[in-house]
Amino acid sequence: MARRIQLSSPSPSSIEPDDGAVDRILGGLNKEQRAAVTATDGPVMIIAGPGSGKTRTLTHRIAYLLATGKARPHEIIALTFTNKAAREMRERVQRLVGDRTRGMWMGTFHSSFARLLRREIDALGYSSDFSIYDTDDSKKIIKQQMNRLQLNTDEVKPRSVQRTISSAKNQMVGPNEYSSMAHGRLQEATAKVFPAYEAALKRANALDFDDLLLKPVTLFNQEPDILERYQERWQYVHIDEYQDTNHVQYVLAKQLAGKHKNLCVVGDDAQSIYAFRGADISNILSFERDYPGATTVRLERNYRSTENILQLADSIIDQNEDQLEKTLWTDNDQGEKILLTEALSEKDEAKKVEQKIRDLQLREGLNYSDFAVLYRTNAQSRAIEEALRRENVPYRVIGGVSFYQRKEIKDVLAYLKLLVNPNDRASLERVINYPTRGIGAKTQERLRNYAREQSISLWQAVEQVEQIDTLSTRAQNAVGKFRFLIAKYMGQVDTEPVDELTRELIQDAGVLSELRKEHTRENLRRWENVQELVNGIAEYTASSDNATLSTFLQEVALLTDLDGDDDPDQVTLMTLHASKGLEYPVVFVTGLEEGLFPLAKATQERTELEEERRLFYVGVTRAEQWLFLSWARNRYRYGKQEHNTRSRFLDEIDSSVVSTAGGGRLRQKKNRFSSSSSGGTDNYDDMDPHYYRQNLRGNSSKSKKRRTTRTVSNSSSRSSKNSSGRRVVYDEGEGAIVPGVRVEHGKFGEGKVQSVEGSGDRATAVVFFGGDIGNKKLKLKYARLRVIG
DNA sequence: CCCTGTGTCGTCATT
DNA sequence: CGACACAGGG
Repeated sequence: MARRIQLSSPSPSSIEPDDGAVDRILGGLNKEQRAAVTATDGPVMIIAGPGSGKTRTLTHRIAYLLATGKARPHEIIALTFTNKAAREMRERVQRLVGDRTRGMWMGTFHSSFARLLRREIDALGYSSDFSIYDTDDSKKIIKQQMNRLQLNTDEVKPRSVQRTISSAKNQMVGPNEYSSMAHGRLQEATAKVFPAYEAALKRANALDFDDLLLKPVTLFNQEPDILERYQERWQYVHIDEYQDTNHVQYVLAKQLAGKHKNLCVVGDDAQSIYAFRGADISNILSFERDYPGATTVRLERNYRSTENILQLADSIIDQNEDQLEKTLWTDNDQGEKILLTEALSEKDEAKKVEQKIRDLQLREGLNYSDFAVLYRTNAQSRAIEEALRRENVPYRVIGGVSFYQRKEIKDVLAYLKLLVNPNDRASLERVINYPTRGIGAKTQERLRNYAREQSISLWQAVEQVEQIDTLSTRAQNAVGKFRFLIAKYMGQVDTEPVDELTRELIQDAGVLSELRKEHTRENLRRWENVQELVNGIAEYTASSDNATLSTFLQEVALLTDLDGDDDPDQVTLMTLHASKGLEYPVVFVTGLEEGLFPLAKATQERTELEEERRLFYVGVTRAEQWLFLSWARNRYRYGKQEHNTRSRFLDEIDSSVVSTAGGGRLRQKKNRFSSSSSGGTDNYDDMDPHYYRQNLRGNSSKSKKRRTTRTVSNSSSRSSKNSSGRRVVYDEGEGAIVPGVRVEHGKFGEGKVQSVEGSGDRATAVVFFGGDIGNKKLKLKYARLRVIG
């Protein structure tokens, strides 16, 4: 993970042109691409279809600036949307101009501006050690604030409020402005929470994802000097995937390029698939109006796909009303027809995909890494994974639950965040009783109350726990021990090497022993993940002198996954969204069913349906040689079997380039979903989850009860197997409770002690009772066991 | 105070 | 199905 974290180093002083490199850079480009690369004065917009060398053009432009000496590395900033795109772009530029790239800023919007804030945020009254809150942290804070404001979290869900606040921030609507225009239950609740949420973040010295973009705008507005410094510094601003910028990003671009106007953006309106998170397609549609005198270059030649694939893609996007004029063409071969497969179930679909992969791999001599399987939702990966695993086809899944979102990783990171930023309340609450150390919900509530009454932070309340008289001595002691633990390592943050500090801390805090307590596969994996994190920290801190724990935590908050081994021979599984910008010789687009793709929710509004369609377009244009489409008649969703009809998209496509698995041609229904209102209702009931829930509610509870009875005995017998712990004597006066002795219990009768764990109040014993009771885990403090022999 | 079992609920895509 | 909240017993 450390590899991708780049820190600035001084640019080389020499900016002599490198003519050889310039030739190399312009050499492989077509006329249009070359025009885009060399138009270095003034705003440029590159409108480009899929497979047209979009990113290539951008990287060559940057390399061109460097090679000609028009710009020094630190005068360039390039912004992308994913870490992967940034990394690839940097590698490509490096390949072209070598270490002339040092000092160049190239990264995602979020990480670039987090980095900027680290340097400048004290002007806004934050400290540079700010924590970055992810969506879960934000949700937690919002929920707390809602409780405080006595808003009913059943009526209005914290998650909805969080989304609403987030989109307000993305449109640069502040709490005040928001409350004046709020109407409806959700918006009114949001209006109340919004200011409280902002205040809570401020108190915690924390920024959420949206703040990472919003605060720089505020900063630039508030401190024109700072803005001018950066405008001066970055002579050249580049933005990839411009169609996905939201309003804040748009404003930031405008601010940064405000002086030199050397803004170069690349985008394809037909690939805009992030409107749901505030991407504003009008940013690209109105570029020429916003930047008068802009050079617009259209890249319409496709180098990637076969004629057939392109024709199919064309027939998809033609259905959309909103789009810029653009005609894609290619010189590539016609290629094979696109194969459409109808499957009985998602298992059947997965099997057919797997068979096709092995078949093609053998017949065409392809590598596994030449294949990509795409789907609409992450949950769909499961069936595919199972099928591939069964036949030992190597694969990797992109996205899903990423490394940094794993609980065990977030726990360790929370400890570290707390050390750096003790005001970070979300992190404090996360770890204060993990692993359990006797600071339960009640104690925490009392701490919170005290903090509020005294207007101090929660950590300060922890620091002065002895003064909190609502707490029992026992609770005070527990909190005191925790305070000692944290304070000890806080003192070492600046002196001790970070990886060693982390290792000692998680040992000391009991995180490691917590993970090793039960030897399950899951725990072993968690333990390994934590070790991996520590390794990552070591690697990171070794990479540079400026790499502190604080910067590590900020960088890591913005990464979604480990930087995997780049190119092992594996099939790639990912969502359609994640596939943007990538290409593969063979692509499967799966799950083409009404209700799934397009999603049922997206079929009401034309704009949403068009976004789904663009997503389909993105998917099929990833393919170079072979493209497979499939759908399944039956599919498990929400734990229930669902019957589906095939996607309307399949009725829209150009059937002349499609063949079906049976060998026949694709028979399409025209105008299945006419634009008139109640078009699709006849099979709507089939796919609406609420319909199911209502109908199934009747007998579900009964069957569940029966199932749980069995679970009880299962789980207690499992715990007996695992409790091979140390033998701890618990003296109840009448005799020691140790493994082997016979005891009597008020309810369960006579039994035999199997094992004992823990000590003092926390001691527990596993006792085997006769009959159908079996093993029971008993807390000695409550169970009042009497030793009888 | 902590754990376990039981019931509920929602589900998309990302930094 | 799986994540989560909550109640109640240990």
